Amino acid sequence: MGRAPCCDKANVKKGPWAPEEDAKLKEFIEKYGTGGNWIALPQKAGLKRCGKSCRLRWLNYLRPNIKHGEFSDDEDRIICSLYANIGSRWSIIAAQLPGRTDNDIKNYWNTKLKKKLMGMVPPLDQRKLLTPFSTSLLQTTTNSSSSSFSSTLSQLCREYNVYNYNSTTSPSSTKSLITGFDSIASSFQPNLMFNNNHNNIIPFANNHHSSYLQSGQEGFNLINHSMQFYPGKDNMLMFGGTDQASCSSSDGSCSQISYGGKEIKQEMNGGLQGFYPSSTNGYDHHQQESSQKFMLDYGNNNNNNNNLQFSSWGGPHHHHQEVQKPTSNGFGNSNSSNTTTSAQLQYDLEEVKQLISSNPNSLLFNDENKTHERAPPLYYY
DNA sequence: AATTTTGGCAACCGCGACCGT
DNA sequence: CACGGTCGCGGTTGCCAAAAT
Repeated sequence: MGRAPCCDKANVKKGPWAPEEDAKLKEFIEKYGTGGNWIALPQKAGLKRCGKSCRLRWLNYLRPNIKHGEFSDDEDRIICSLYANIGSRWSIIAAQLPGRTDNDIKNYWNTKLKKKLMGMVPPLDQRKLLTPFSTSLLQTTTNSSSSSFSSTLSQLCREYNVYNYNSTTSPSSTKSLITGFDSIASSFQPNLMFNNNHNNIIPFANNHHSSYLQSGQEGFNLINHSMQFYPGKDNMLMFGGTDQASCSSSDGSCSQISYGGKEIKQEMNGGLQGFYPSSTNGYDHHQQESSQKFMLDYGNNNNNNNNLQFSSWGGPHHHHQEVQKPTSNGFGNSNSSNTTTSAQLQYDLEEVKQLISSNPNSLLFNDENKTHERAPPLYYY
């Protein structure tokens, strides 16, 4: 026995909505609301439509403050970040972009953004010119079939130093690129780090926790200075202009995924020693040539604020938490970043390679890992 | 200019999760 | 706890317009 239809299929209209239908639906909902029952709504509103169709029309088109038209670079960034972290969970992604609907974002991704990103993957012969960081990763990626987009995206992200941290292991070495994350990892696994010079948010997500690291003036950057593509400023992945306002959730306009802010604070306080502050904004093209070192950078530091600012949303109010930047870099070097203009520190290639290759499998860049659980509850502020 | 192909987008559909009884 | 109704998500379809041939 099949499932009972949600409405009388024979007597409902399908296809594009007429302006009169739109007006009817809009008027009804503005007057009476949805009543929490979409199935019954069309009849009450005098519409020969399925309740689901009404719901969709309202959510995707008629409800107030729907944003149509071009997506901004910041929106691109957020979509890419989240897609890389959580896959095609469009409703969650949409929740981070006020005025955008999941359908909109899904269509945008499928028709434009995906292609845009694909176009950024350098040709194979050029990839060989990339850093050892990249090439070491490519050893695990180029030989395998890249038939699915997710693997291509995964590769793309790797090449652009979009850093997928998938560690459940304890730090093997203090000279670890990911030392700073190791103590965070158990509850808090950053899977992607985009340039964060412009108050962008950096999403973090794993199966258990989702939150955002948000920068003020400060932020993380993981920079590969030998990257030969899109080297604007110190962006890892550029989407054009950089001056637009980003979707900063601190203005309350965005909904946020809320989990475990306390945990983040505790863990972050103890776990940042692997990161290096830098007040430089520079992209050192000369370093492209050597291609043997890697750098972590706190980003576009035009001030001497030596704190990283984290925002977490663990309850009805969100809290900004400030975490001290490390004063030691964990590599045996002292860090005098407070006043320097450039405290870029470099990492031994082999160590990086080792670390990366010990983590060959990306958890969340792979659609196969997508859970079919319903999205976690979102808290709107 | 006519036809075909492609791209973009709105809408549909099926299914799993949620919720009330 | 079980069940049925409803919601919401994400994949897919289909239409239309623009671009290409």
